[in-house]
Amino acid sequence: VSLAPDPLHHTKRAILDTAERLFATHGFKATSLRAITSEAEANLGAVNYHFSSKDALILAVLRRRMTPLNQERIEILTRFEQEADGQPVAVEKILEALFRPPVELVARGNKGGRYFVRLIGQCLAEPGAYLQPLIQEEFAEKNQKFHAAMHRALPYLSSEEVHWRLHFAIGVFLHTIANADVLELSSAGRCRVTSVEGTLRRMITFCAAGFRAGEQQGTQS
Amino acid sequence: VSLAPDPLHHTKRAILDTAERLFATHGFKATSLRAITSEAEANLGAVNYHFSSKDALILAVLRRRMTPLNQERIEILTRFEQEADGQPVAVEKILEALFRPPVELVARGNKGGRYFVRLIGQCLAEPGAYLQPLIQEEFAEKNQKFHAAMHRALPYLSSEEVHWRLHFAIGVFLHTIANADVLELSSAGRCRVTSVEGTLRRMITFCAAGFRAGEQQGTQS
DNA sequence: GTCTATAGCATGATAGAC
DNA sequence: GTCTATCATGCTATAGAC
Repeated sequence: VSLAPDPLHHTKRAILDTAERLFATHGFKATSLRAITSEAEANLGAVNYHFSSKDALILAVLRRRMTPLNQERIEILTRFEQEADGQPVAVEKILEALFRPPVELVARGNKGGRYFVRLIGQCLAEPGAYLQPLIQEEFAEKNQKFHAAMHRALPYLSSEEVHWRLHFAIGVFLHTIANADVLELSSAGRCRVTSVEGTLRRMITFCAAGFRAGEQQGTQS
Repeated sequence: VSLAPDPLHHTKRAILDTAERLFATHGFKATSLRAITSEAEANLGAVNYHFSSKDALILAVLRRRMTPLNQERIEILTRFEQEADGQPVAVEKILEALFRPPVELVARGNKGGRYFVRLIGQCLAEPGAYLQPLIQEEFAEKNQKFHAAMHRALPYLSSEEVHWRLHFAIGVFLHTIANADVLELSSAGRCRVTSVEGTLRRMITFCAAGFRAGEQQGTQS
């Protein structure tokens, strides 16, 4: 996941980085422009010059990571589909294409990847909903492609059921990454989301089994 | 899930109800005391009289639902354990004890149950973290009991792995309930979280299979 | 492009009459 | 317990010097 290719102004980039971190750490409304600009060693006026309002700033923060992230997911899935050569892609592979980019973004840890995923969770939970439309728009293609792939892999599931289970899988992934500290606390420090491969394997194992459950649909009431 | 038994003052209760709704709808920091008191038809001073600060108000809002909800979960699990008469409780039953109280709270829909679950998601995602300790404290007993039950049901899983998968299951449940509208959007309105039993069955089927996955641990890289 | 200063407003909390 | 009035503070956004 590479960031925008433009040679971003130093201050503009610093503001984006700092805003990402502070938004994720303290919440959107709770983060003042003053806090951002002072930590970014920029001027208070700069944020209204480069972006034009606080609302536009958070959209910029989100878009910067979200777009390349979803592109990467789709690229991986497409590669798997080419390798499969007409056959359906295995459930595990589809899940890997879905999970790996964000997990690596978080684990790579350089700068604010970690903060970004927290932000996504916040955007869904926090309503404000200035950004809910953006999210929908930005995720539409990804959702459609992954639904199609999963439906092909599990043709005995109804389309609705695939939607439900994709929703479940997203829940697994979001809560695991965004609230990793809760896991660490409730396990008294014994479980940590440090290893990319370990975390991926655990999530994929869990979700793949979930997707394959009840092959003839609804055995238990 | 019954609320506090005290004959709550009318205004105090109205403030709690309204605050719950507004906090969940617009976020904590974004909701002003003025908005709460005006909608609750109470006085601005009342919130500082009954609770003593805005921070204390949100704690009160959370505690009011969280405590009875976790009690109910533990009661159901305990009942299942008595019925099992020494045998381990089935994975599906444990998950039902975990999921049913909040799902019913949401679906029952009278007043603010729906809002409450959104709040929980927000509390985890939103950091502020005045309430992260409260959450830990309030959930400690629940976490420990459900971990023990699940470990008994799936003795071939390591204790760590049980922690991970419980974390995954919570993710499924939280995202399903709190962000039900995302599911509705991405499925073009074909999936809705209306039926309690339907939602429960789907979540339990998915998670039970996830818990039972890879009985000898980690077959795939 | 960057910075300072400030306008204009909303907020949380309090003091004191009733 | 309830209400009004008010304080002090913090905020976003803008105008204008450099």
